[in-house]
Amino acid sequence: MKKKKDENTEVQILEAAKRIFQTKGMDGARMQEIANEAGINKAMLHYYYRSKQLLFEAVFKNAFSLLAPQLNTILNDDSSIEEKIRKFSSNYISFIEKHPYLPNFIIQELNRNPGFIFKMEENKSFPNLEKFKKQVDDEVDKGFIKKISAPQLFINIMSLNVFPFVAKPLLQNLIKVSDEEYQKIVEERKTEVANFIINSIKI
Amino acid sequence: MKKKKDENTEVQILEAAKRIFQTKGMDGARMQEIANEAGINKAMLHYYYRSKQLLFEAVFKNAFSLLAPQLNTILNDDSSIEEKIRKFSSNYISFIEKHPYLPNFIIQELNRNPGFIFKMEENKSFPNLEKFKKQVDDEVDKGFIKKISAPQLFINIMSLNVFPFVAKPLLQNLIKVSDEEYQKIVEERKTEVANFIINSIKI
DNA sequence: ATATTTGTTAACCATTTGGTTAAACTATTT
DNA sequence: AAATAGTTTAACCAAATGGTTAACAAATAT
Repeated sequence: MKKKKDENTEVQILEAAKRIFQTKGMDGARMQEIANEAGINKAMLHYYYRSKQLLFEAVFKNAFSLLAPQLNTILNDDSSIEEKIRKFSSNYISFIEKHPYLPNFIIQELNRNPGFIFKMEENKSFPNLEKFKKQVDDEVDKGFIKKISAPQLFINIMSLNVFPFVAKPLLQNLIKVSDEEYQKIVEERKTEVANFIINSIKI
Repeated sequence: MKKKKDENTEVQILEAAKRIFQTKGMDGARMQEIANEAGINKAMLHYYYRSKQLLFEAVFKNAFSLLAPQLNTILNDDSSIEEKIRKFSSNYISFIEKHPYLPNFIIQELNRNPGFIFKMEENKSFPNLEKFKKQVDDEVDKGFIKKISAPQLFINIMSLNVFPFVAKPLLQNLIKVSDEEYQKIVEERKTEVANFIINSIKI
Protein backbone atom coordinates (compact mmCIF):
# COMPACT_ATOMS: atom_id res chain seq x y z
CA MET A 1 0.00 0.00 0.00
CA LYS A 2 1.31 3.37 -1.06
CA LYS A 3 1.20 6.35 1.18
CA LYS A 4 0.52 9.78 -0.17
CA LYS A 5 -0.14 13.06 1.49
CA ASP A 6 -3.86 13.08 1.26
CA GLU A 7 -5.02 16.63 1.85
CA ASN A 8 -8.48 15.54 2.83
CA THR A 9 -7.81 12.78 5.31
CA GLU A 10 -9.03 15.23 7.89
CA VAL A 11 -12.24 15.72 5.95
CA GLN A 12 -12.71 12.01 5.40
CA ILE A 13 -12.44 11.49 9.14
CA LEU A 14 -15.04 14.16 9.78
CA GLU A 15 -17.40 12.64 7.24
CA ALA A 16 -16.99 9.17 8.71
CA ALA A 17 -17.38 10.51 12.24
CA LYS A 18 -20.53 12.32 11.16
CA ARG A 19 -22.09 9.13 9.88
CA ILE A 20 -21.19 7.12 12.97
CA PHE A 21 -21.96 9.75 15.59
CA GLN A 22 -25.25 10.72 14.00
CA THR A 23 -26.53 7.16 13.97
CA LYS A 24 -25.06 5.90 17.26
CA GLY A 25 -24.63 9.04 19.34
CA MET A 26 -21.57 10.02 21.34
CA ASP A 27 -21.87 7.11 23.79
CA GLY A 28 -22.68 4.46 21.23
CA ALA A 29 -19.96 5.41 18.76
CA ARG A 30 -16.59 3.65 18.79
CA MET A 31 -13.37 5.25 17.64
CA GLN A 32 -12.39 2.03 15.89
CA GLU A 33 -15.64 2.03 13.98
CA ILE A 34 -15.08 5.59 12.83
CA ALA A 35 -11.57 4.67 11.72
CA ASN A 36 -12.90 1.70 9.76
CA GLU A 37 -15.61 3.85 8.20
CA ALA A 38 -12.93 6.33 7.11
CA GLY A 39 -10.69 3.52 5.94
CA ILE A 40 -7.73 4.62 8.04
CA ASN A 41 -5.82 3.80 11.19
CA LYS A 42 -7.34 4.66 14.52
CA ALA A 43 -4.28 6.66 15.52
CA MET A 44 -5.11 9.15 12.76
CA LEU A 45 -8.28 10.15 14.53
CA HIS A 46 -6.19 11.27 17.47
CA TYR A 47 -3.57 12.82 15.24
CA TYR A 48 -6.15 15.12 13.69
CA TYR A 49 -8.68 15.59 16.46
CA ARG A 50 -6.86 14.74 19.70
CA SER A 51 -9.74 12.98 21.46
CA LYS A 52 -13.15 11.45 20.96
CA GLN A 53 -14.68 14.45 22.70
CA LEU A 54 -13.06 16.96 20.33
CA LEU A 55 -13.94 14.92 17.27
CA PHE A 56 -17.49 14.75 18.50
CA GLU A 57 -17.62 18.49 19.05
CA ALA A 58 -16.38 19.08 15.52
CA VAL A 59 -19.19 16.89 14.21
CA PHE A 60 -21.78 18.54 16.40
CA LYS A 61 -20.78 22.08 15.44
CA ASN A 62 -20.83 21.04 11.83
CA ALA A 63 -24.34 19.63 12.19
CA PHE A 64 -25.59 22.65 14.06
CA SER A 65 -24.19 25.03 11.49
CA LEU A 66 -26.25 23.22 8.87
CA LEU A 67 -29.44 23.57 10.87
CA ALA A 68 -29.04 27.15 12.03
CA PRO A 69 -29.38 28.82 8.61
CA GLN A 70 -32.61 26.90 8.10
CA LEU A 71 -34.03 28.49 11.22
CA ASN A 72 -32.94 31.92 10.14
CA THR A 73 -35.17 31.54 7.12
CA ILE A 74 -38.11 31.97 9.37
CA LEU A 75 -36.58 34.48 11.70
CA ASN A 76 -34.77 37.01 9.56
CA ASP A 77 -36.60 37.46 6.34
CA ASP A 78 -38.87 40.24 5.18
CA SER A 79 -41.95 38.31 4.12
CA SER A 80 -45.18 38.18 6.10
CA ILE A 81 -45.75 35.67 8.87
CA GLU A 82 -47.97 33.65 6.61
CA GLU A 83 -45.41 33.53 3.83
CA LYS A 84 -42.69 32.64 6.28
CA ILE A 85 -44.65 29.73 7.64
CA ARG A 86 -45.32 28.38 4.17
CA LYS A 87 -41.75 28.80 3.05
CA PHE A 88 -40.26 27.37 6.20
CA SER A 89 -42.47 24.30 6.39
CA SER A 90 -41.78 23.37 2.82
CA ASN A 91 -38.05 24.12 2.92
CA TYR A 92 -37.42 22.57 6.26
CA ILE A 93 -39.06 19.27 5.45
CA SER A 94 -37.13 19.07 2.18
CA PHE A 95 -33.96 19.89 4.07
CA ILE A 96 -34.42 17.15 6.64
CA GLU A 97 -35.28 14.60 3.99
CA LYS A 98 -31.70 15.19 2.83
CA HIS A 99 -30.27 14.94 6.35
CA PRO A 100 -32.56 12.54 8.15
CA TYR A 101 -30.39 11.96 11.20
CA LEU A 102 -29.73 15.62 11.89
CA PRO A 103 -32.62 16.71 14.12
CA ASN A 104 -32.51 13.62 16.23
CA PHE A 105 -28.78 13.86 16.65
CA ILE A 106 -28.91 17.45 17.84
CA ILE A 107 -31.82 16.91 20.17
CA GLN A 108 -30.43 13.71 21.62
CA GLU A 109 -27.02 15.16 22.33
CA LEU A 110 -28.40 18.39 23.75
CA ASN A 111 -30.45 16.33 26.16
CA ARG A 112 -27.42 14.32 27.12
CA ASN A 113 -25.48 17.49 27.75
CA PRO A 114 -27.65 20.63 27.81
CA GLY A 115 -24.70 22.89 28.60
CA PHE A 116 -23.43 22.06 25.15
CA ILE A 117 -25.62 24.61 23.46
CA PHE A 118 -23.68 27.47 24.98
CA LYS A 119 -20.77 26.53 22.76
CA MET A 120 -23.11 27.13 19.83
CA GLU A 121 -24.42 30.47 21.01
CA GLU A 122 -21.06 32.13 20.45
CA ASN A 123 -21.46 31.54 16.75
CA LYS A 124 -22.72 34.71 15.11
CA SER A 125 -25.14 32.75 12.97
CA PHE A 126 -26.91 31.42 16.06
CA PRO A 127 -30.62 31.98 15.40
CA ASN A 128 -32.13 34.99 17.05
CA LEU A 129 -35.85 35.38 17.66
CA GLU A 130 -36.01 39.16 18.09
CA LYS A 131 -37.20 40.09 14.65
CA PHE A 132 -39.77 37.30 14.55
CA LYS A 133 -41.12 38.36 17.92
CA LYS A 134 -41.57 41.96 16.82
CA GLN A 135 -43.24 40.88 13.63
CA VAL A 136 -45.73 38.57 15.31
CA ASP A 137 -46.67 41.19 17.88
CA ASP A 138 -47.02 43.73 15.11
CA GLU A 139 -49.26 41.55 12.93
CA VAL A 140 -51.38 40.71 15.97
CA ASP A 141 -51.75 44.42 16.76
CA LYS A 142 -52.70 45.24 13.21
CA GLY A 143 -55.28 42.48 13.28
CA PHE A 144 -53.68 40.42 10.52
CA ILE A 145 -53.56 37.32 12.71
CA LYS A 146 -55.24 36.11 15.87
CA LYS A 147 -53.68 36.85 19.23
CA ILE A 148 -50.78 34.52 19.92
CA SER A 149 -47.42 34.93 21.62
CA ALA A 150 -44.37 34.66 19.41
CA PRO A 151 -42.69 31.95 21.51
CA GLN A 152 -45.82 29.79 21.42
CA LEU A 153 -46.17 30.21 17.70
CA PHE A 154 -42.51 29.44 17.20
CA ILE A 155 -42.75 26.30 19.32
CA ASN A 156 -45.80 25.22 17.31
CA ILE A 157 -44.03 25.71 14.01
CA MET A 158 -40.97 23.81 15.16
CA SER A 159 -43.00 21.02 16.74
CA LEU A 160 -45.14 20.38 13.70
CA ASN A 161 -42.19 20.38 11.35
CA VAL A 162 -39.54 18.57 13.34
CA PHE A 163 -41.34 16.06 15.51
CA PRO A 164 -42.46 13.74 12.71
CA PHE A 165 -38.78 13.09 11.93
CA VAL A 166 -37.58 12.78 15.49
CA ALA A 167 -40.37 10.43 16.50
CA LYS A 168 -40.63 8.52 13.26
CA PRO A 169 -40.13 5.04 14.74
CA LEU A 170 -42.90 5.68 17.24
CA LEU A 171 -45.38 7.52 15.03
CA GLN A 172 -44.98 5.16 12.12
CA ASN A 173 -45.86 2.22 14.32
CA LEU A 174 -48.76 3.95 15.99
CA ILE A 175 -50.43 4.86 12.74
CA LYS A 176 -49.33 1.50 11.30
CA VAL A 177 -47.99 2.43 7.90
CA SER A 178 -45.07 1.24 5.78
CA ASP A 179 -41.92 3.27 5.21
CA GLU A 180 -43.23 4.42 1.85
CA GLU A 181 -46.58 5.48 3.26
CA TYR A 182 -44.92 7.37 6.10
CA GLN A 183 -42.67 9.06 3.59
CA LYS A 184 -45.77 10.08 1.64
CA ILE A 185 -47.43 11.48 4.74
CA VAL A 186 -44.32 13.54 5.50
CA GLU A 187 -44.27 14.75 1.93
CA GLU A 188 -47.87 15.92 2.26
CA ARG A 189 -46.90 17.86 5.33
CA LYS A 190 -44.83 20.27 3.25
CA THR A 191 -48.12 22.08 2.58
CA GLU A 192 -50.36 20.45 5.20
CA VAL A 193 -48.44 21.87 8.15
CA ALA A 194 -48.45 25.42 6.85
CA ASN A 195 -52.18 25.25 6.11
CA PHE A 196 -52.84 23.85 9.54
CA ILE A 197 -50.96 26.67 11.26
CA ILE A 198 -52.35 29.44 9.11
CA ASN A 199 -55.89 28.13 9.50
CA SER A 200 -55.41 28.44 13.20
CA ILE A 201 -54.03 31.96 13.36
CA LYS A 202 -55.77 33.71 10.51
CA ILE A 203 -58.64 36.00 11.39
CA MET B 1 -24.19 -5.54 58.00
CA LYS B 2 -27.24 -7.70 58.42
CA LYS B 3 -28.75 -9.44 55.47
CA LYS B 4 -32.44 -9.93 55.20
CA LYS B 5 -34.55 -11.31 52.47
CA ASP B 6 -35.65 -8.07 50.98
CA GLU B 7 -38.61 -8.80 48.78
CA ASN B 8 -38.16 -5.59 46.87
CA THR B 9 -34.48 -5.64 46.01
CA GLU B 10 -35.67 -6.48 42.55
CA VAL B 11 -37.89 -3.41 42.56
CA GLN B 12 -35.17 -1.18 43.94
CA ILE B 13 -32.91 -2.28 41.11
CA LEU B 14 -35.59 -1.47 38.58
CA GLU B 15 -36.16 1.97 40.09
CA ALA B 16 -32.44 2.73 40.10
CA ALA B 17 -32.07 1.41 36.56
CA LYS B 18 -34.97 3.57 35.47
CA ARG B 19 -33.30 6.70 36.80
CA ILE B 20 -29.94 5.93 35.23
CA PHE B 21 -31.17 4.60 31.89
CA GLN B 22 -33.65 7.42 31.41
CA THR B 23 -31.02 10.10 31.92
CA LYS B 24 -28.05 8.45 30.21
CA GLY B 25 -29.59 6.04 27.73
CA MET B 26 -28.63 2.43 27.16
CA ASP B 27 -25.16 3.24 25.86
CA GLY B 28 -24.34 5.89 28.43
CA ALA B 29 -25.50 3.92 31.46
CA ARG B 30 -23.05 1.86 33.50
CA MET B 31 -24.02 -1.23 35.46
CA GLN B 32 -21.83 -0.11 38.34
CA GLU B 33 -23.62 3.23 38.46
CA ILE B 34 -26.99 1.50 38.60
CA ALA B 35 -25.73 -0.72 41.42
CA ASN B 36 -24.51 2.32 43.35
CA GLU B 37 -27.80 4.11 42.78
CA ALA B 38 -29.62 1.07 44.15
CA GLY B 39 -27.15 0.78 47.01
CA ILE B 40 -26.28 -2.83 46.28
CA ASN B 41 -23.61 -5.03 44.77
CA LYS B 42 -23.25 -5.12 41.02
CA ALA B 43 -23.60 -8.91 40.97
CA MET B 44 -27.19 -8.48 42.14
CA LEU B 45 -28.12 -6.80 38.89
CA HIS B 46 -27.12 -9.93 37.06
CA TYR B 47 -28.69 -12.17 39.65
CA TYR B 48 -32.08 -10.57 39.10
CA TYR B 49 -31.91 -9.46 35.47
CA ARG B 50 -29.19 -11.59 33.85
CA SER B 51 -27.72 -8.90 31.59
CA LYS B 52 -27.66 -5.18 30.92
CA GLN B 53 -29.79 -5.77 27.85
CA LEU B 54 -32.52 -7.55 29.81
CA LEU B 55 -32.47 -4.96 32.59
CA PHE B 56 -32.77 -2.27 29.98
CA GLU B 57 -35.69 -4.00 28.33
CA ALA B 58 -37.45 -4.25 31.66
CA VAL B 59 -37.03 -0.51 32.14
CA PHE B 60 -38.13 0.26 28.62
CA LYS B 61 -41.26 -1.87 28.82
CA ASN B 62 -42.07 -0.27 32.12
CA ALA B 63 -41.71 3.20 30.64
CA PHE B 64 -43.74 2.34 27.58
CA SER B 65 -46.52 0.87 29.65
CA LEU B 66 -46.80 4.19 31.43
CA LEU B 67 -47.08 6.12 28.21
CA ALA B 68 -49.44 3.84 26.32
CA PRO B 69 -52.51 4.40 28.52
CA GLN B 70 -52.07 8.13 28.05
CA LEU B 71 -52.35 7.68 24.32
CA ASN B 72 -55.42 5.55 24.68
CA THR B 73 -57.12 8.52 26.28
CA ILE B 74 -57.29 10.12 22.91
CA LEU B 75 -57.88 6.99 20.95
CA ASN B 76 -60.49 4.98 22.79
CA ASP B 77 -62.87 7.28 24.50
CA ASP B 78 -66.37 8.30 23.60
CA SER B 79 -66.11 12.06 23.65
CA SER B 80 -66.02 14.24 20.55
CA ILE B 81 -62.81 15.02 18.73
CA GLU B 82 -62.78 18.48 20.22
CA GLU B 83 -63.24 17.22 23.75
CA LYS B 84 -60.57 14.58 23.21
CA ILE B 85 -58.06 17.13 22.05
CA ARG B 86 -58.71 19.35 25.06
CA LYS B 87 -58.57 16.49 27.50
CA PHE B 88 -55.49 14.93 25.98
CA SER B 89 -53.45 18.11 25.72
CA SER B 90 -54.12 19.03 29.31
CA ASN B 91 -53.65 15.51 30.70
CA TYR B 92 -50.62 14.69 28.68
CA ILE B 93 -48.68 17.79 29.60
CA SER B 94 -49.48 17.23 33.26
CA PHE B 95 -48.39 13.64 32.90
CA ILE B 96 -45.03 14.47 31.38
CA GLU B 97 -44.35 17.13 33.96
CA LYS B 98 -44.37 14.21 36.39
CA HIS B 99 -42.15 12.05 34.19
CA PRO B 100 -39.94 14.53 32.37
CA TYR B 101 -37.43 12.03 30.99
CA LEU B 102 -39.99 9.63 29.60
CA PRO B 103 -40.70 10.90 26.09
CA ASN B 104 -37.10 11.56 25.31
CA PHE B 105 -36.05 8.18 26.61
CA ILE B 106 -38.56 6.34 24.48
CA ILE B 107 -37.86 8.32 21.36
CA GLN B 108 -34.11 8.15 21.75
CA GLU B 109 -34.05 4.41 22.28
CA LEU B 110 -36.50 3.70 19.48
CA ASN B 111 -34.23 5.62 17.16
CA ARG B 112 -31.22 3.68 18.35
CA ASN B 113 -33.04 0.43 17.75
CA PRO B 114 -36.28 0.83 15.77
CA GLY B 115 -36.99 -2.89 15.78
CA PHE B 116 -37.51 -2.55 19.47
CA ILE B 117 -41.07 -1.34 19.13
CA PHE B 118 -42.21 -4.72 17.87
CA LYS B 119 -41.62 -6.09 21.33
CA MET B 120 -44.15 -3.51 22.54
CA GLU B 121 -46.77 -4.25 19.94
CA GLU B 122 -47.48 -7.65 21.45
CA ASN B 123 -48.80 -5.93 24.54
CA LYS B 124 -52.58 -5.81 24.38
CA SER B 125 -52.61 -2.23 25.63
CA PHE B 126 -50.57 -1.09 22.65
CA PRO B 127 -52.39 1.98 21.34
CA ASN B 128 -54.60 1.40 18.35
CA LEU B 129 -55.72 4.17 16.02
CA GLU B 130 -58.74 2.48 14.44
CA LYS B 131 -61.44 4.11 16.49
CA PHE B 132 -59.86 7.55 16.25
CA LYS B 133 -59.60 7.18 12.48
CA LYS B 134 -63.25 6.30 12.11
CA GLN B 135 -64.29 9.14 14.35
CA VAL B 136 -62.27 11.76 12.49
CA ASP B 137 -63.56 10.60 9.10
CA ASP B 138 -67.06 10.60 10.51
CA GLU B 139 -66.88 14.11 11.94
CA VAL B 140 -65.38 15.35 8.68
CA ASP B 141 -68.24 13.76 6.72
CA LYS B 142 -70.84 15.26 9.00
CA GLY B 143 -69.21 18.65 8.60
CA PHE B 144 -68.30 19.05 12.25
CA ILE B 145 -64.66 19.70 11.43
CA LYS B 146 -62.65 20.71 8.39
CA LYS B 147 -61.30 18.06 6.07
CA ILE B 148 -58.19 16.46 7.53
CA SER B 149 -56.81 12.93 7.52
CA ALA B 150 -56.71 11.14 10.86
CA PRO B 151 -52.99 10.32 10.70
CA GLN B 152 -52.10 13.94 9.97
CA LEU B 153 -54.28 15.18 12.81
CA PHE B 154 -52.82 12.59 15.14
CA ILE B 155 -49.26 13.57 14.20
CA ASN B 156 -50.14 17.21 14.80
CA ILE B 157 -51.58 16.51 18.23
CA MET B 158 -48.58 14.44 19.24
CA SER B 159 -46.08 16.92 17.83
CA LEU B 160 -47.55 19.94 19.58
CA ASN B 161 -47.80 18.15 22.90
CA VAL B 162 -44.60 16.13 23.00
CA PHE B 163 -42.00 18.12 21.12
CA PRO B 164 -41.66 20.95 23.65
CA PHE B 165 -40.43 18.38 26.18
CA VAL B 166 -38.18 16.44 23.86
CA ALA B 167 -36.53 19.53 22.44
CA LYS B 168 -36.50 21.59 25.60
CA PRO B 169 -32.74 22.28 25.65
CA LEU B 170 -32.91 23.57 22.09
CA LEU B 171 -36.18 25.50 22.23
CA GLN B 172 -35.43 27.10 25.55
CA ASN B 173 -32.20 28.49 24.20
CA LEU B 174 -33.70 29.65 20.95
CA ILE B 175 -36.44 31.62 22.62
CA LYS B 176 -33.97 32.63 25.32
CA VAL B 177 -35.92 32.10 28.52
CA SER B 178 -35.08 30.83 31.99
CA ASP B 179 -36.13 27.43 33.30
CA GLU B 180 -39.03 29.04 35.15
CA GLU B 181 -40.22 30.95 32.12
CA TYR B 182 -40.02 27.87 29.95
CA GLN B 183 -41.96 25.96 32.57
CA LYS B 184 -44.59 28.71 32.46
CA ILE B 185 -44.83 28.54 28.70
CA VAL B 186 -45.32 24.76 28.87
CA GLU B 187 -47.98 25.27 31.51
CA GLU B 188 -49.83 27.68 29.23
CA ARG B 189 -49.76 25.05 26.52
CA LYS B 190 -52.18 22.86 28.48
CA THR B 191 -54.93 25.02 26.98
CA GLU B 192 -52.99 26.84 24.26
CA VAL B 193 -52.29 23.69 22.25
CA ALA B 194 -55.88 22.50 22.26
CA ASN B 195 -57.13 25.94 21.22
CA PHE B 196 -54.56 26.08 18.47
CA ILE B 197 -55.61 22.73 17.05
CA ILE B 198 -59.32 23.31 17.38
CA ASN B 199 -59.04 26.75 15.83
CA SER B 200 -57.47 25.10 12.86
CA ILE B 201 -59.98 22.32 12.30
CA LYS B 202 -63.25 23.85 13.35
CA ILE B 203 -65.58 24.98 10.61
C1' DA C 1 21.24 15.16 -1.99
C1' DT C 2 20.04 15.59 2.60
C1' DA C 3 17.78 17.17 6.56
C1' DT C 4 13.38 18.19 8.43
C1' DT C 5 8.70 18.28 8.90
C1' DT C 6 4.31 15.99 8.18
C1' DG C 7 1.46 11.87 7.66
C1' DT C 8 0.61 6.97 8.65
C1' DT C 9 0.86 2.48 10.74
C1' DA C 10 1.21 -1.57 13.93
C1' DA C 11 1.85 -2.68 18.35
C1' DC C 12 1.11 -1.54 22.80
C1' DC C 13 -1.06 0.19 27.30
C1' DA C 14 -4.03 1.36 31.22
C1' DT C 15 -8.59 1.60 32.39
C1' DT C 16 -13.21 0.55 32.11
C1' DT C 17 -16.84 -2.53 31.51
C1' DG C 18 -20.22 -6.34 31.48
C1' DG C 19 -20.25 -10.45 33.41
C1' DT C 20 -18.80 -14.70 36.51
C1' DT C 21 -17.53 -17.37 40.57
C1' DA C 22 -17.09 -19.21 44.93
C1' DA C 23 -17.91 -18.52 49.34
C1' DA C 24 -20.69 -16.56 53.08
C1' DC C 25 -24.86 -15.37 55.00
C1' DT C 26 -30.07 -15.71 55.67
C1' DA C 27 -34.41 -17.76 55.49
C1' DT C 28 -37.12 -21.90 54.90
C1' DT C 29 -38.04 -26.76 55.05
C1' DT C 30 -37.51 -31.20 57.04
C1' DA D 1 -30.97 -28.65 64.55
C1' DA D 2 -29.61 -30.08 60.29
C1' DA D 3 -30.23 -29.78 55.54
C1' DT D 4 -31.72 -27.03 51.78
C1' DA D 5 -32.76 -23.21 49.00
C1' DG D 6 -32.40 -18.39 48.17
C1' DT D 7 -29.77 -13.93 48.62
C1' DT D 8 -25.61 -11.08 48.84
C1' DT D 9 -20.80 -9.93 48.60
C1' DA D 10 -15.79 -9.46 47.29
C1' DA D 11 -12.71 -10.85 44.17
C1' DC D 12 -11.89 -12.02 39.76
C1' DC D 13 -11.83 -12.23 34.45
C1' DA D 14 -11.74 -11.49 29.57
C1' DA D 15 -12.92 -8.33 26.19
C1' DA D 16 -13.41 -3.79 24.68
C1' DT D 17 -12.04 0.88 24.58
C1' DG D 18 -9.77 5.47 24.23
C1' DG D 19 -5.47 6.75 23.83
C1' DT D 20 -0.07 6.51 23.18
C1' DT D 21 4.38 5.30 21.20
C1' DA D 22 8.00 4.41 18.26
C1' DA D 23 9.26 3.49 13.94
C1' DC D 24 8.69 4.40 9.20
C1' DA D 25 7.26 6.72 4.79
C1' DA D 26 6.29 10.92 2.00
C1' DA D 27 6.59 15.51 1.10
C1' DT D 28 9.02 19.79 1.70
C1' DA D 29 12.77 22.77 2.74
C1' DT D 30 17.73 23.57 2.75
